[in-house]
Amino acid sequence: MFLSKSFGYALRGILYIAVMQDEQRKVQIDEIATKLSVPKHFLGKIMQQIVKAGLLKSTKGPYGGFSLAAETLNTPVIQLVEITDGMEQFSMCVLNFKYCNGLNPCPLHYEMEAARINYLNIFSKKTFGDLLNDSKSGILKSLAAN
Amino acid sequence: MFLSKSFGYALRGILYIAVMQDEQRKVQIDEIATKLSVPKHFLGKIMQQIVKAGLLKSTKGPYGGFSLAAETLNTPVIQLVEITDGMEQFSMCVLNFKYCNGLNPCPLHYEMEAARINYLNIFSKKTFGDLLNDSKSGILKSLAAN
DNA sequence: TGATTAAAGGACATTAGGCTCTTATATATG
DNA sequence: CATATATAAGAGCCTAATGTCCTTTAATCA
Repeated sequence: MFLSKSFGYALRGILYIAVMQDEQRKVQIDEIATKLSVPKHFLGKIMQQIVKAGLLKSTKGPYGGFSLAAETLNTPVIQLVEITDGMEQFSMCVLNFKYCNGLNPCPLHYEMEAARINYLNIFSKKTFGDLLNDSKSGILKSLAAN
Repeated sequence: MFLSKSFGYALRGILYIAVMQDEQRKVQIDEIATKLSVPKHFLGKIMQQIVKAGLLKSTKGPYGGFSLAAETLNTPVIQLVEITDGMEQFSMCVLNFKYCNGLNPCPLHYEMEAARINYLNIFSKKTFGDLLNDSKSGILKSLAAN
Protein backbone atom coordinates (compact mmCIF):
# COMPACT_ATOMS: atom_id res chain seq x y z
CA MET A 1 0.00 0.00 0.00
CA PHE A 2 1.12 3.52 -0.39
CA LEU A 3 -0.05 5.05 2.86
CA SER A 4 0.98 3.90 6.31
CA LYS A 5 -1.32 2.45 8.91
CA SER A 6 -0.56 5.53 10.98
CA PHE A 7 -2.25 7.65 8.34
CA GLY A 8 -5.38 5.52 8.38
CA TYR A 9 -5.61 5.54 12.16
CA ALA A 10 -5.00 9.27 12.29
CA LEU A 11 -7.61 10.15 9.69
CA ARG A 12 -10.20 7.99 11.36
CA GLY A 13 -9.29 9.51 14.71
CA ILE A 14 -9.59 13.06 13.45
CA LEU A 15 -12.96 12.42 11.83
CA TYR A 16 -14.21 10.70 14.95
CA ILE A 17 -13.24 13.71 17.04
CA ALA A 18 -14.90 16.00 14.52
CA VAL A 19 -18.17 14.14 14.91
CA MET A 20 -18.11 13.65 18.66
CA GLN A 21 -16.69 16.84 20.07
CA ASP A 22 -18.79 19.83 21.14
CA GLU A 23 -18.18 23.05 23.03
CA GLN A 24 -17.71 21.40 26.41
CA ARG A 25 -16.62 17.95 25.50
CA LYS A 26 -13.18 16.81 24.45
CA VAL A 27 -12.60 13.30 23.22
CA GLN A 28 -10.28 10.88 25.01
CA ILE A 29 -7.83 8.54 23.38
CA ASP A 30 -9.37 5.62 25.23
CA GLU A 31 -12.75 6.24 23.67
CA ILE A 32 -11.36 6.69 20.18
CA ALA A 33 -9.26 3.55 20.34
CA THR A 34 -12.13 1.47 21.66
CA LYS A 35 -14.75 2.73 19.25
CA LEU A 36 -12.50 2.47 16.20
CA SER A 37 -10.75 -0.76 17.21
CA VAL A 38 -7.32 0.85 16.95
CA PRO A 39 -4.29 0.12 19.18
CA LYS A 40 -4.61 2.71 21.93
CA HIS A 41 -1.01 3.53 22.79
CA PHE A 42 0.06 3.58 19.20
CA LEU A 43 -2.75 5.95 18.36
CA GLY A 44 -1.63 8.10 21.27
CA LYS A 45 1.78 8.62 19.72
CA ILE A 46 0.31 9.54 16.38
CA MET A 47 -2.07 12.01 17.99
CA GLN A 48 0.89 13.65 19.71
CA GLN A 49 2.52 14.30 16.35
CA ILE A 50 -0.68 15.76 15.01
CA VAL A 51 -1.01 18.05 18.01
CA LYS A 52 2.55 19.24 17.46
CA ALA A 53 1.75 19.86 13.83
CA GLY A 54 -1.23 21.96 14.86
CA LEU A 55 -4.23 20.07 13.50
CA LEU A 56 -5.37 19.00 16.97
CA LYS A 57 -5.40 20.55 20.40
CA SER A 58 -5.04 18.54 23.58
CA THR A 59 -5.37 19.18 27.30
CA LYS A 60 -4.44 16.94 30.18
CA GLY A 61 -6.32 16.21 33.35
CA PRO A 62 -9.99 15.60 34.12
CA TYR A 63 -12.29 16.51 31.23
CA GLY A 64 -9.20 16.75 29.11
CA GLY A 65 -8.69 15.09 25.76
CA PHE A 66 -8.41 16.02 22.11
CA SER A 67 -10.29 18.53 19.99
CA LEU A 68 -9.88 19.94 16.50
CA ALA A 69 -7.91 23.11 15.95
CA ALA A 70 -9.93 26.02 14.57
CA GLU A 71 -8.91 25.62 10.92
CA THR A 72 -8.71 21.86 10.72
CA LEU A 73 -12.00 21.27 8.90
CA ASN A 74 -10.81 23.61 6.15
CA THR A 75 -7.43 21.94 5.91
CA PRO A 76 -6.63 19.62 2.99
CA VAL A 77 -5.97 16.02 3.89
CA ILE A 78 -2.53 16.20 2.28
CA GLN A 79 -1.33 17.90 5.45
CA LEU A 80 -2.01 14.71 7.36
CA VAL A 81 -0.19 12.66 4.74
CA GLU A 82 2.71 14.99 5.25
CA ILE A 83 2.67 14.48 9.01
CA THR A 84 2.36 10.71 9.06
CA ASP A 85 4.08 9.64 5.85
CA GLY A 86 6.01 12.60 4.49
CA MET A 87 6.01 13.93 0.95
CA GLU A 88 9.03 12.01 -0.30
CA GLN A 89 6.90 9.31 -1.86
CA PHE A 90 5.51 11.81 -4.34
CA SER A 91 8.90 12.61 -5.77
CA MET A 92 10.72 9.32 -5.35
CA CYS A 93 11.42 7.23 -8.43
CA VAL A 94 9.66 3.85 -8.67
CA LEU A 95 12.87 2.22 -9.78
CA ASN A 96 14.85 3.75 -6.94
CA PHE A 97 16.94 6.02 -9.09
CA LYS A 98 18.38 8.83 -7.10
CA TYR A 99 18.39 11.14 -10.05
CA CYS A 100 15.28 10.53 -12.09
CA ASN A 101 13.61 13.55 -13.66
CA GLY A 102 12.39 14.97 -16.94
CA LEU A 103 15.91 15.35 -18.26
CA ASN A 104 17.10 11.96 -17.09
CA PRO A 105 13.92 9.89 -16.91
CA CYS A 106 13.65 6.25 -15.87
CA PRO A 107 11.57 4.02 -18.16
CA LEU A 108 8.45 4.65 -16.09
CA HIS A 109 9.06 8.28 -15.25
CA TYR A 110 6.31 10.00 -17.19
CA GLU A 111 3.66 7.40 -16.44
CA MET A 112 4.34 7.53 -12.75
CA GLU A 113 4.46 11.26 -12.67
CA ALA A 114 0.94 11.38 -14.02
CA ALA A 115 -0.32 8.90 -11.46
CA ARG A 116 1.38 10.73 -8.64
CA ILE A 117 -0.11 14.07 -9.61
CA ASN A 118 -3.48 12.40 -9.69
CA TYR A 119 -3.08 11.14 -6.13
CA LEU A 120 -1.63 14.39 -4.95
CA ASN A 121 -4.65 16.25 -6.33
CA ILE A 122 -7.09 14.12 -4.40
CA PHE A 123 -5.40 14.83 -1.11
CA SER A 124 -4.71 18.47 -1.86
CA LYS A 125 -8.28 19.36 -2.77
CA LYS A 126 -10.26 17.36 -0.24
CA THR A 127 -10.47 18.88 3.21
CA PHE A 128 -11.37 17.05 6.38
CA GLY A 129 -14.65 18.93 6.27
CA ASP A 130 -15.34 17.60 2.78
CA LEU A 131 -14.86 14.06 3.97
CA LEU A 132 -17.31 14.64 6.78
CA ASN A 133 -19.95 16.05 4.47
CA ASP A 134 -19.46 13.45 1.77
CA SER A 135 -20.37 10.67 4.10
CA LYS A 136 -22.67 12.53 6.43
CA SER A 137 -25.13 9.87 7.38
CA GLY A 138 -23.09 6.76 7.91
CA ILE A 139 -19.85 8.36 9.02
CA LEU A 140 -19.66 6.77 12.44
CA LYS A 141 -20.49 3.33 11.18
CA SER A 142 -18.01 3.86 8.40
CA LEU A 143 -15.14 4.85 10.70
CA ALA A 144 -15.70 1.96 13.04
CA ALA A 145 -16.11 -0.65 10.36
CA ASN A 146 -13.25 -3.03 10.21
CA MET B 1 6.35 4.62 -1.88
CA PHE B 2 3.93 2.81 -4.13
CA LEU B 3 6.04 -0.18 -5.06
CA SER B 4 8.58 -2.34 -3.23
CA LYS B 5 12.28 -2.21 -3.83
CA SER B 6 12.01 -5.74 -5.14
CA PHE B 7 9.85 -4.46 -7.96
CA GLY B 8 12.36 -1.80 -8.91
CA TYR B 9 15.29 -4.20 -8.84
CA ALA B 10 13.36 -6.78 -10.84
CA LEU B 11 12.23 -4.37 -13.54
CA ARG B 12 15.70 -3.00 -13.96
CA GLY B 13 17.08 -6.54 -14.09
CA ILE B 14 14.61 -7.65 -16.73
CA LEU B 15 15.27 -4.65 -18.91
CA TYR B 16 19.01 -5.11 -18.54
CA ILE B 17 18.69 -8.71 -19.66
CA ALA B 18 16.52 -7.64 -22.57
CA VAL B 19 19.22 -5.29 -23.77
CA MET B 20 22.22 -7.50 -23.17
CA GLN B 21 21.11 -10.99 -24.11
CA ASP B 22 21.52 -12.46 -27.59
CA GLU B 23 21.12 -15.91 -29.11
CA GLN B 24 24.18 -17.40 -27.50
CA ARG B 25 24.61 -15.26 -24.47
CA LYS B 26 22.72 -15.46 -21.22
CA VAL B 27 23.18 -12.85 -18.54
CA GLN B 28 24.53 -13.69 -15.09
CA ILE B 29 23.27 -12.37 -11.81
CA ASP B 30 26.74 -11.14 -10.94
CA GLU B 31 26.91 -8.92 -13.98
CA ILE B 32 23.42 -7.52 -13.47
CA ALA B 33 24.04 -6.76 -9.82
CA THR B 34 27.35 -5.07 -10.53
CA LYS B 35 26.21 -3.00 -13.47
CA LEU B 36 22.98 -1.87 -11.82
CA SER B 37 24.43 -1.46 -8.31
CA VAL B 38 21.87 -3.79 -6.82
CA PRO B 39 22.43 -6.22 -3.90
CA LYS B 40 23.40 -9.43 -5.65
CA HIS B 41 21.96 -12.11 -3.37
CA PHE B 42 18.73 -10.28 -2.87
CA LEU B 43 18.34 -9.86 -6.59
CA GLY B 44 18.99 -13.58 -6.91
CA LYS B 45 15.96 -14.37 -4.80
CA ILE B 46 13.75 -12.07 -6.75
CA MET B 47 14.94 -13.53 -10.04
CA GLN B 48 14.05 -16.97 -8.77
CA GLN B 49 10.49 -15.91 -8.20
CA ILE B 50 10.32 -14.41 -11.66
CA VAL B 51 11.64 -17.61 -13.23
CA LYS B 52 9.00 -19.59 -11.38
CA ALA B 53 6.37 -17.18 -12.61
CA GLY B 54 7.55 -17.73 -16.18
CA LEU B 55 8.81 -14.31 -17.26
CA LEU B 56 12.45 -15.42 -17.22
CA LYS B 57 14.31 -18.60 -18.03
CA SER B 58 17.44 -19.67 -16.20
CA THR B 59 20.01 -22.36 -16.74
CA LYS B 60 22.70 -23.45 -14.36
CA GLY B 61 26.28 -24.26 -15.05
CA PRO B 62 28.89 -22.67 -17.32
CA TYR B 63 27.45 -20.25 -19.85
CA GLY B 64 24.27 -20.40 -17.85
CA GLY B 65 22.36 -17.41 -16.65
CA PHE B 66 19.09 -15.65 -17.27
CA SER B 67 17.22 -14.88 -20.46
CA LEU B 68 13.78 -13.60 -21.28
CA ALA B 69 10.95 -16.03 -21.90
CA ALA B 70 9.52 -15.87 -25.41
CA GLU B 71 6.51 -13.72 -24.61
CA THR B 72 8.02 -11.44 -22.00
CA LEU B 73 8.48 -8.37 -24.18
CA ASN B 74 4.78 -8.48 -24.99
CA THR B 75 3.79 -8.91 -21.37
CA PRO B 76 2.29 -6.00 -19.41
CA VAL B 77 4.34 -4.76 -16.50
CA ILE B 78 1.44 -5.43 -14.13
CA GLN B 79 2.47 -9.07 -14.14
CA LEU B 80 5.71 -8.12 -12.46
CA VAL B 81 3.87 -6.01 -9.92
CA GLU B 82 1.78 -9.08 -9.21
CA ILE B 83 4.87 -11.24 -8.67
CA THR B 84 6.82 -8.86 -6.45
CA ASP B 85 4.11 -6.91 -4.67
CA GLY B 86 0.82 -8.68 -5.20
CA MET B 87 -2.46 -7.18 -6.28
CA GLU B 88 -3.88 -6.59 -2.83
CA GLN B 89 -2.81 -2.97 -2.84
CA PHE B 90 -5.30 -2.28 -5.60
CA SER B 91 -8.26 -3.40 -3.57
CA MET B 92 -7.18 -2.50 -0.05
CA CYS B 93 -8.82 0.46 1.65
CA VAL B 94 -6.61 3.43 2.54
CA LEU B 95 -8.19 3.60 5.96
CA ASN B 96 -7.65 -0.09 6.59
CA PHE B 97 -11.30 -0.99 6.56
CA LYS B 98 -11.77 -4.66 5.90
CA TYR B 99 -15.08 -4.08 4.22
CA CYS B 100 -14.91 -0.93 2.17
CA ASN B 101 -16.79 -0.94 -1.12
CA GLY B 102 -19.39 0.91 -3.13
CA LEU B 103 -22.15 -0.12 -0.77
CA ASN B 104 -20.21 0.58 2.39
CA PRO B 105 -17.66 3.20 1.33
CA CYS B 106 -15.05 4.81 3.54
CA PRO B 107 -14.80 8.63 3.33
CA LEU B 108 -12.11 8.34 0.65
CA HIS B 109 -13.47 5.36 -1.21
CA TYR B 110 -14.58 6.89 -4.51
CA GLU B 111 -11.61 9.19 -4.87
CA MET B 112 -9.15 6.42 -4.24
CA GLU B 113 -10.94 4.03 -6.53
CA ALA B 114 -10.59 6.43 -9.44
CA ALA B 115 -6.91 6.98 -8.76
CA ARG B 116 -6.24 3.29 -8.40
CA ILE B 117 -7.86 2.47 -11.70
CA ASN B 118 -5.74 5.13 -13.32
CA TYR B 119 -2.63 3.69 -11.76
CA LEU B 120 -3.61 0.14 -12.62
CA ASN B 121 -4.08 1.15 -16.24
CA ILE B 122 -0.52 2.34 -16.52
CA PHE B 123 0.85 -1.04 -15.59
CA SER B 124 -1.74 -3.01 -17.48
CA LYS B 125 -1.14 -1.30 -20.80
CA LYS B 126 2.61 -0.86 -20.83
CA THR B 127 4.61 -3.92 -21.79
CA PHE B 128 8.26 -4.51 -21.08
CA GLY B 129 8.83 -4.01 -24.80
CA ASP B 130 7.15 -0.61 -24.64
CA LEU B 131 9.49 0.46 -21.86
CA LEU B 132 12.48 -0.60 -23.93
CA ASN B 133 11.31 1.35 -26.95
CA ASP B 134 10.27 4.43 -25.00
CA SER B 135 13.76 4.96 -23.71
CA LYS B 136 15.66 3.52 -26.62
CA SER B 137 18.81 5.56 -26.61
CA GLY B 138 19.77 6.01 -23.01
CA ILE B 139 18.32 2.83 -21.58
CA LEU B 140 21.53 1.40 -20.19
CA LYS B 141 22.59 4.62 -18.61
CA SER B 142 19.11 5.02 -17.27
CA LEU B 143 19.01 1.59 -15.64
CA ALA B 144 22.38 2.01 -14.03
CA ALA B 145 21.73 5.50 -12.75
CA ASN B 146 21.47 5.67 -9.03
C1' DT C 1 -2.41 20.33 49.13
C1' DG C 2 -3.43 15.82 47.63
C1' DA C 3 -6.09 12.62 44.75
C1' DT C 4 -7.58 11.79 40.34
C1' DT C 5 -7.54 11.89 35.45
C1' DA C 6 -5.63 12.17 30.90
C1' DA C 7 -1.87 13.25 27.68
C1' DA C 8 3.30 13.10 26.94
C1' DG C 9 7.30 10.62 26.65
C1' DG C 10 10.75 7.00 27.12
C1' DA C 11 11.86 2.32 26.58
C1' DC C 12 11.10 -2.00 24.75
C1' DA C 13 8.74 -6.01 21.89
C1' DT C 14 7.19 -7.70 17.52
C1' DT C 15 6.96 -8.08 12.65
C1' DA C 16 7.96 -7.65 7.75
C1' DG C 17 10.87 -6.21 4.18
C1' DG C 18 15.34 -5.87 2.75
C1' DC C 19 19.81 -7.90 2.56
C1' DT C 20 24.00 -11.28 3.38
C1' DC C 21 26.21 -15.53 3.70
C1' DT C 22 26.79 -20.41 3.38
C1' DT C 23 25.77 -24.75 1.67
C1' DA C 24 23.48 -27.57 -1.80
C1' DT C 25 22.77 -28.96 -6.55
C1' DA C 26 22.86 -28.99 -11.57
C1' DT C 27 25.53 -28.60 -15.86
C1' DA C 28 29.26 -28.32 -19.24
C1' DT C 29 33.60 -29.55 -20.49
C1' DG C 30 38.17 -31.72 -20.17
C1' DC D 1 34.13 -39.25 -13.98
C1' DA D 2 35.98 -35.02 -11.90
C1' DT D 3 36.19 -30.31 -11.65
C1' DA D 4 34.93 -25.69 -12.27
C1' DT D 5 31.10 -22.75 -12.93
C1' DA D 6 26.84 -20.94 -11.85
C1' DT D 7 22.12 -21.11 -10.01
C1' DA D 8 18.97 -22.85 -6.01
C1' DA D 9 17.79 -22.79 -1.51
C1' DG D 10 17.74 -21.86 3.26
C1' DA D 11 19.32 -19.80 7.65
C1' DG D 12 20.11 -15.75 9.77
C1' DC D 13 21.03 -10.51 10.39
C1' DC D 14 19.59 -5.42 10.10
C1' DT D 15 16.45 -1.80 10.00
C1' DA D 16 12.13 0.61 10.06
C1' DA D 17 7.24 0.32 10.96
C1' DT D 18 4.08 -1.18 14.10
C1' DG D 19 2.48 -2.07 18.63
C1' DT D 20 2.88 -2.39 24.04
C1' DC D 21 4.10 -0.97 28.61
C1' DC D 22 5.34 1.99 32.21
C1' DT D 23 6.66 6.39 34.17
C1' DT D 24 6.27 11.43 34.14
C1' DT D 25 3.87 15.73 33.55
C1' DA D 26 -0.05 18.67 33.69
C1' DA D 27 -4.81 19.92 34.70
C1' DT D 28 -8.89 19.70 37.62
C1' DC D 29 -11.43 19.22 41.72
C1' DA D 30 -12.35 18.15 46.50
